[in-house]
Amino acid sequence: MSTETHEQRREAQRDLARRAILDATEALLLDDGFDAFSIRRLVERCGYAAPSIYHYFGDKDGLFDALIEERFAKLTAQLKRVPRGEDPVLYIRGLAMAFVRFGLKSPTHFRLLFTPRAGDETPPPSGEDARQLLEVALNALWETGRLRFGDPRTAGQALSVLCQGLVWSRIARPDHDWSKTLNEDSIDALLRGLVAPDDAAASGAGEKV
Amino acid sequence: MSTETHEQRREAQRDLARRAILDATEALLLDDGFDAFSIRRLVERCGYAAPSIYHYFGDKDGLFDALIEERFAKLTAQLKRVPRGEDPVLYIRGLAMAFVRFGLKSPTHFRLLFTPRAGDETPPPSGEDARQLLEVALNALWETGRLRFGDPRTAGQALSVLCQGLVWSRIARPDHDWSKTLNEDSIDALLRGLVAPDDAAASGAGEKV
DNA sequence: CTTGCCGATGTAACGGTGTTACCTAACCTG
DNA sequence: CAGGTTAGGTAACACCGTTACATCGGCAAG
Repeated sequence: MSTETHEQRREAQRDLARRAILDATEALLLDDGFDAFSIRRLVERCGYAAPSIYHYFGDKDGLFDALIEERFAKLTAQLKRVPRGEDPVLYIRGLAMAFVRFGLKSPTHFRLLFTPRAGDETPPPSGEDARQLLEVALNALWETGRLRFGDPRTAGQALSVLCQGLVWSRIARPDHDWSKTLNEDSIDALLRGLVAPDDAAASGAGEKV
Repeated sequence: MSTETHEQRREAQRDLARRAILDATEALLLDDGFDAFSIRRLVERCGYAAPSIYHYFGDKDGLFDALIEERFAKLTAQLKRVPRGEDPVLYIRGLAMAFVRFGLKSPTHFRLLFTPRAGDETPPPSGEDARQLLEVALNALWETGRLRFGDPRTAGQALSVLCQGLVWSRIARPDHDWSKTLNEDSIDALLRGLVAPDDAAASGAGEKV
């Protein structure tokens, strides 16, 4: 009994330390940018010594993974706040725009989430939730029969690829003279190409190839 | 006179050293990947000592920049080999596909060319040639009046953004279960959305709003 | 109460990185 | 032949991620 409360207390302490380290990581990342980050500067900032960080996160990548997990959760939350509405196309458009907004608002986070991991295997973090959101939206659209593809998965990948491209390109060349309407226009164009116009919906509604 | 030939000889020597270093850089990059690259391993491999590299290229970034310049030239050459044909839409499609093929064939190079530069200013290398190729193609399309946008620049950016997204996404998640037809399908979809169908060409041909 | 264990933390080091201060040797120019 | 410019090497600096090792703390069992 006293055992358990003690275990709990220790766990609380653990979480506290992890939180402090993660917060310092995030702050340092946002203040000085992705490339300026280093464990040693983190150590200076968070008060803990280096081995503590390795104790809790095992690795620099492990540390980043923990942060990535949190940020992906935030992204998913942000996407879930997009109103579903009636028109699945508009909903999908909303999701795409929200994703791009997220990426452009904090490029540092975006880079953290979407840079190719080095040589290590750990395939995806839990960014799957966000992806799944888009997937169900496209399945809904598919149900209406207005999708011009054999499968909604391809359409979803096309859209998410475009969105990632939008963010990446702007991060890579922030000073380029980007079209002001690029986000809306490109997403709308792709959607126009993916989705049959409304009046054609009825004709294609049943025949799933 | 003997002066000049000597200057030439020295320059030749210079170029020889630069070539050797650049070749070793490229080989090391291709053999061991982007993340495993280091000046010291390059030094081991190319025979020259570290200061020589700094003498010739000033910087690790300078070294990469020199390589980038060359690879961009190669990319542009590859794009120029795309047959122009009669239909500007098909030509543009060909350009896009060629770009994606280039990126997927050697992800290491693609990463070298398109990763966001660190904090340094040097905005773009000479990747402009490739971009310009797409630009003129879209201007040609614009001339036909089939473009659905106010300006061809936006359309070009949309397309290049999609292509970069295609490559980036696959590099970032090579093991993901990507749709086999994603490249063609997404490019075609975007083009469908950008371009009015052929029969509508005449009606919009003159009014460049 | 003592002994022992285990987890949290710190000190100091190891090997690797980009970079540079300094020296040397070669070469053309005067 | 003297002198400056240049290519090249040796050795160091400062930083990086990481880890052996020591220390201290608190709880459990004896």
